[in-house]
Formats: sequence, C-alpha cells, structure tokens
Amino acid sequence: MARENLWMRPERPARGPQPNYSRAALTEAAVRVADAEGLEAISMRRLATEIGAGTMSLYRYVSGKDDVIELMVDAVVAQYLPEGTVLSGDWKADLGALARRARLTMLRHPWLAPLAASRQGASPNRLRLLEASLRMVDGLGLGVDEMLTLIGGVFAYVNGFVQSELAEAEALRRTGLDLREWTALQKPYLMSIIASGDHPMVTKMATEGGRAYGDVEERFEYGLERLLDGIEARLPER
Amino acid sequence: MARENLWMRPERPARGPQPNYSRAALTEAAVRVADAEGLEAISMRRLATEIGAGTMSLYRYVSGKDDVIELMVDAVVAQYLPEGTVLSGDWKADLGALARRARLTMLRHPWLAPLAASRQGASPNRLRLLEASLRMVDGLGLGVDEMLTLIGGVFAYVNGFVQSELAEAEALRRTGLDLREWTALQKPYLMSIIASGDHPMVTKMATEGGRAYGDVEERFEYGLERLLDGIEARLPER
DNA sequence: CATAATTGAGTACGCTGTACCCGGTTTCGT
DNA sequence: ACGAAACCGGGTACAGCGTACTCAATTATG
Repeated sequence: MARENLWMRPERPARGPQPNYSRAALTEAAVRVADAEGLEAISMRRLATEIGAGTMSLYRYVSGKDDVIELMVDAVVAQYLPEGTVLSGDWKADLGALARRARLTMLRHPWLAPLAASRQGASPNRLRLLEASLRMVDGLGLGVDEMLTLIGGVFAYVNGFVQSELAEAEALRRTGLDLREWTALQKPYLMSIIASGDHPMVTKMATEGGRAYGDVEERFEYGLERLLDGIEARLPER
Repeated sequence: MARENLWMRPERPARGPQPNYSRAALTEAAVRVADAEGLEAISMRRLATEIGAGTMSLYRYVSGKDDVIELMVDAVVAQYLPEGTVLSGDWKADLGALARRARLTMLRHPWLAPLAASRQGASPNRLRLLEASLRMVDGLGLGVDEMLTLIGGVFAYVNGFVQSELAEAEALRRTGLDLREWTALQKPYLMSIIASGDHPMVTKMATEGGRAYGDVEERFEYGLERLLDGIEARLPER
C-alpha cells in the first residue's frame, strides 16, 4: 500500500527493456473512452485493449486505477488555461474568463466536474492553474491566504454550478433512458405533488416557470457576476 | 429497463404476504454504513446482511442500487431544513441559514456532497427544500425563473465549497493513508516545484501561507456572504 | 558476459450488480 | 370455500471489476 507519488516517478527509468506504451497514450485513451461512454466505462481491461496492451501491463505505468483518474483530470484541466493565455490585469475579467473556460471544459468532458470538485492534490496542470489564478488576484492588497479564499470561492461556484447543470444528462446516462422516457417517469410524481397542494411555490414553478427556465449560460453568468461583484465590493481600498 | 418512479411505488401493495423489511430500514442501514465506512462500502450484499435479509430480497423494496442512493440522499437532505423551521422574512438570513445547515449536514455525511451536487431529480425532501427556498426569496420582485436562478447559484456555491473542503479527507480515505503519510508523499513533489522556480506564487503560498490557511468556516462564510451581497445589490428596487 | 532492473502479460481471487428462478404466503374474485 | 393472482424471501449464476502474484523476455550496467 506504500504508494509513491505519481508525479515524482520518472517516465523512463534506466535498466530494463524500453516500454511499448506510455502514460500519454494511456491518458489519451482514457479521456477518449470517458468522453464517449462515461466514466464508468473506464476499466483497466478496457483501457488495456484500447491501447493494445495486456491488462496487467498498465500497472507498469500507473500504480492503480486511481492514478489513471488523476492523469485524466490533470490532462484535461490544462484546457482551463490554454498555452499562451495573457492576463489583462483586470482581475474580474481574468478570473471570469478562467471560470468560463473551466465551465466549457467540463461541459466538453462531463466526467470531469465531479472529479475536479473533489480532488485537489498537487499535479502539474493544477499547479499551473493555481499559479495563474494567484497572479490574477495579486496586487489587490490581499494576503496569500485571502487570495486562496477568493479563488476557492469562485471555483466552488463553478464546480457546483456545472455539476447541477449536468445532473439531468447524468441521470439519463445512468438510467439509460432518453429524455422523453425520463420526463414521462417524473411527470406523474410531480403531478401528484401538485395535486396534494402542499407545495404551492413548486406548483407555481411547474406551471408558470419558463421551459428549461432561462438560458443556462445566463444563469451561470448571473451567479458568477454576482459573486465577483460581492467580492469586489469588499476588496481593501487602495 | 422500464424502471418505474421510486417515489410513486407505494410502500405496501395489496395482495401478497406482508414484508419483513422496509425501505426505511434499508435506508437507515445504508446511511449508517456510508457514514462509517464511506459510500464505496455500500453494496447490496452488505446492506442485505446488515438488515438480516437475503441479497436479492432488497430488490423487492428497491429497483436497484441507484434507488438506494436516491433514498439515502432524500433521507439525509431532510436535515437541511429541520421540521418546524420558521422563516424570518429576511431572505439573506433565511437562505444563509439554509446554506449553513446544508454544509453541516454534508460534513456529517461526507458521502452526500458529491451526490447532492449531481442529482436533482424530484424527491419528497428535495421538493420540501425547494418549496421552502422559493418561499424565502418570494416577494423580492423576482419571477419564478429568477428565483430558481438565485437559489441555484447559492446551492452551487455550497455544494462546490463543501466538496473541496472534503477533498483532502476523501483522498485519505481513498488511499487508506493517514495524514502524516499523505503529506510525506506530497511534500517532495511540492518541493521540486518550488525548486524549479516556475511557480513563484505557489512557492509564496507554500512558504508564507498560514497553516491550513485560515479557518474553513471563515472561508465558507466569506464566499457565501459575498455571493449574497452581490445578489442583493442587483435585486429590483421596491 | 553475468547480473540486476525493468517490461509484458497470463492466471487467479474476491469482490460487485442483478437476471432469473422457485417455493411459500396472503388476498381477491368467484 | 377455493383456485388464481399477486407478492415476498432468497438461492444460483453470470459477466465484469481491480489487482496481487508470478514468470519469461529484454536491456543497460558492472
């Protein structure tokens, strides 16, 4: 159980035969499969056949499935901050843009949101991201701890929002139903709630709420901007 | 695969012999096991032995493991809003209190946060919660859709924050390491990052950042209050 | 050139969720 | 009163999972 740190192990040691595969290939395959079929389609056997290796060979590159997940997250999180991104110096604009790219990345890789939300061990691209985020809010008169609190708050919102945004799609994938069947299943229950009369506000929502209530984009922006506004209002004056 | 809606199926049908067990007992056992040993300790076999039933008997009460999860979430989410909670009429105070109770509940049941964040199908207690939340922000001059956007934003923040708050503890459970071993594993990597000189802000953080950087409570409050402030500032004037 | 280190991969173990049965029990329709 | 229908408890079985262990083949080092 004495697992070594994934990011410390050199890709290529000295003595033995040269490897046929690579972490990069493994990561690429994992991301591809998860994108197409969801995170639960990822298995060591599946990944092995995907790259043409024997199952147990993967363990030469990675100390277990958890490392594969770690590699996937680190690989994809890089997209939050494309190479060559320059900072405008306007912290709200910079952090907002980062948040929006984070969201779009998670929408492209729907398996990412829950993982990103609940893992925060150090990894190359996560550290790159942290470095850039800290630079965005540097010079506002905040201490390092306060900067971390600020950034943490924004990412908390983004992660939480995207997860709930993806919740319905997730439910469809989990159950294997399509949207029509799904709503057909939920409707009678909601109807019974309405009929009971115990939930007037929910009833109002179900009857007069706009279909797919407002643009999702718009809702994301609303929360993000309110949060940034609220932060700005309490920044130390300079 | 034609799964019926969990919440529509009556607990007790008409014809057959009376059941030995119950959804309530199953739910109680599931929550207890997950609290003590984590969500991955939950298996149909384990739950069955826990309540003294045969494995397949559980399927008389529940259409699959996913229903068990649904029952667990619904049961625990009830604690967000204790029976008899009265609203003050101050939406910020009410919604803030709800957010704080939600966080405390998720800390008591660490398996809840990821589930709550990514499931939002209708269920009795979730609907009760939604009803109460809507009542909190009713009368502010917002339409139903705008109320939902507001509430959704706050819960996004809470869910995201608690997940990241629990991330370290989660990592320990996943790996089976204790905190000492874990940091001993992370440290050399962080050291190598610092030594590389490519991440000055991260270095600053690692060297002068307060240990466990500030009270977690304080960080939660900071983000929550900034978000509520920002929302308040843009409410329609009345 | 022997040796130590490393890779590739097969086999096997103990888990998992659940489809499919069957025998017993209770209630309903007649 | 009695067959039928509906339901409960649960055993068996299957496909799939992560990974510990093992061993032959390969390579750089002494």
